[in-house]
Amino acid sequence: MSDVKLEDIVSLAKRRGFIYPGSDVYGGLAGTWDYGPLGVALKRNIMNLWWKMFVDEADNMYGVDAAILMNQKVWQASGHVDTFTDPLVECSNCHNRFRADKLDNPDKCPVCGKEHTFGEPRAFNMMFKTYIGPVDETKVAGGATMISDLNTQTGKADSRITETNETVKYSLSDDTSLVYLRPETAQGIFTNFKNVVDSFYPDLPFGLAQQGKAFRNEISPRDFIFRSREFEQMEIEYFVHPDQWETVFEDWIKRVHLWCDALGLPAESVHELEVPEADRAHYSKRTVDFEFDFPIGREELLGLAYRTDFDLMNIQRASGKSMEYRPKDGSKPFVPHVIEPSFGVERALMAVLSAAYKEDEQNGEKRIYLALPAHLAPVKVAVLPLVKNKPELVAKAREVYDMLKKEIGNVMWVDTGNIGKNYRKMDEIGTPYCVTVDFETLEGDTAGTVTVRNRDTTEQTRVKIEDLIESI
RNA sequence: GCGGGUGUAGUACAACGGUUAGUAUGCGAGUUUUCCAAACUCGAGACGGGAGUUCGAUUCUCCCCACCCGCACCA
Repeated sequence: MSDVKLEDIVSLAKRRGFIYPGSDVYGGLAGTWDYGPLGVALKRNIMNLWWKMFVDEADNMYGVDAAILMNQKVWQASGHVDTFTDPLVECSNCHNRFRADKLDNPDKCPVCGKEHTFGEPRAFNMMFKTYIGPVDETKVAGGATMISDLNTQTGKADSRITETNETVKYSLSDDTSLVYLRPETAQGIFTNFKNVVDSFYPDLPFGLAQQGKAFRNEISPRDFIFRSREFEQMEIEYFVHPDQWETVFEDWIKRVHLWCDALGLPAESVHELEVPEADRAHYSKRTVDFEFDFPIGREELLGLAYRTDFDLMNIQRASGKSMEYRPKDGSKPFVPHVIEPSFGVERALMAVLSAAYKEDEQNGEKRIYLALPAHLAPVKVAVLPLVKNKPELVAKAREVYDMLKKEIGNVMWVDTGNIGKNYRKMDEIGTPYCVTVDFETLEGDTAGTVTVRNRDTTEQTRVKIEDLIESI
């Protein structure tokens, strides 16, 4: 358990422009979070680092980017539709849940035997729905409530309008169909397996990587960005010969640890959890969860699962198309098996913030700083004039700023308040280096030098302007 | 979804059935300032929404909305 309090991180995130509650001006929307200037920079740095490590610098790894809206058949084949569209009622006495349409006596609980303990039936489906095609709006006008269900026979959305207590049945236009926002990005990779193999001919083993949004209608999103209704995943499906999976799995465990190191997460805060069979998805023969000591406790940071050929076989069955891979050496074709490392962007971000959040004392006052790895920091260098009412000093600082901005990019100009205040401000957003232009920069033996302040130690060193880039 | 709690400025708090809703901090501008949240001046900024009671509601009542905490859920 981390000794950082989540509320401190939430407060800092909002105060300094990292992360805000979604739809904040209207009172919020549970389960959604918006990213401000610094948050988006940090998040992108994390995502770019991931892409660099797992795609650009890795062998046999390629990217894909599938659409968020996908054919319903994807979710029927994957099992998401069947498992999660049932109308369920819950017994208020024993809390068991039942299919409302399968009960012999709709007023009596078959487990505890109590009567009239059921609430309204609810569809326990975590997928968000929307429509493709025209919906006849005149039919739903007048404040009526439209309830739509998936008709798995026709693949169309059957809808009915409820007005007062009457139910009116009607059909949507023929080219209207219900679609889901993807609840995971993985299926977007599996559905493109055949396309990639046919058009790109990668050698097996190879991996397909994807980053993108996924949506789950969580009953109760909690714990800041840890569990939200809209979130971003970074997933890899690594395709292997079935005989290879065990060694490849072990290899991926090592690669995941390298990733955690690159995020600056202390090794002692990252834990492998061998998921026992009873808790694994039915298709998985091995799953290792990587947990992190978050402020909310030890929770899952990312998962590594051996999914066998479950997904490709489902697609093969549902689409009628072969998912076999034909080795170039002419050996026997086979449907590859899959190792899936699955990363949550927000969880990585929350882990990074938790690990980086530090407090210490400066002159008897509390100092808060984010000890972010320099390659993740939203602002890498800040340039500050020591005082702002000496034009020649400000002009020189501006010169240094322009030079660094051109070379490094994420450089910030800071000249409000006084120098100490600005250092504290930069500490809070995790800027690793502050470059200060002072009077010694302008004249004497020290002309052409500036001070570089280290965020973590607050120590300063004096360096020549031309050596600045190498020293940070 | 159930139970409980809470909604006043970016944040943390205050007050009040009745003039212009106050304080701190933060924020912006300026003066000043030769290295770690100094000082001074000025400025912007809030009663979640809707009904009701009342001469009058930010305050009381009800409804809605949102958030928080527990439980449950988490393929």
